[in-house]
Amino acid sequence: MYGTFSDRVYWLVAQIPPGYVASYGQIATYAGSPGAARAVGNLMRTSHINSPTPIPWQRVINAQGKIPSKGDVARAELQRYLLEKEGIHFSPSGTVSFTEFGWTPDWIPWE
DNA sequence: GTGATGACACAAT
DNA sequence: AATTGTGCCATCA
Repeated sequence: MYGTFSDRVYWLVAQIPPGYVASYGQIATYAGSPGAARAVGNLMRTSHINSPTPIPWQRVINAQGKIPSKGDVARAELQRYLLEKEGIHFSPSGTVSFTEFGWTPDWIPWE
């Protein structure tokens, strides 16, 4: 069920409730591969294509609490819109407070 | 199997 | 505070 890294990542992201966010590093760590933040990024980028089920990819942002906009401004704007719609507040500089909106899983199936 | 790539993280400058 | 360099891990050609 959770055989691969991507399976675990998808599952974890799917657990994030509306109004909360998590960082790539966090997800990677919970998925069992600390430091695999980049891999998580790749998965989020292609999630809407590869994920068997829809996942709230917009709730995963970088460790700075910001939304990276590497050559894809449209996605970044959409993401911010979706998050604000869920009640997440962005500071004037465009960052999200993990202290307020940070999420941590209660338990993990494979642990 | 090898090398390149990427929504990143972290320490050093 | 802003940049730059280095490390890390999972894909994919």
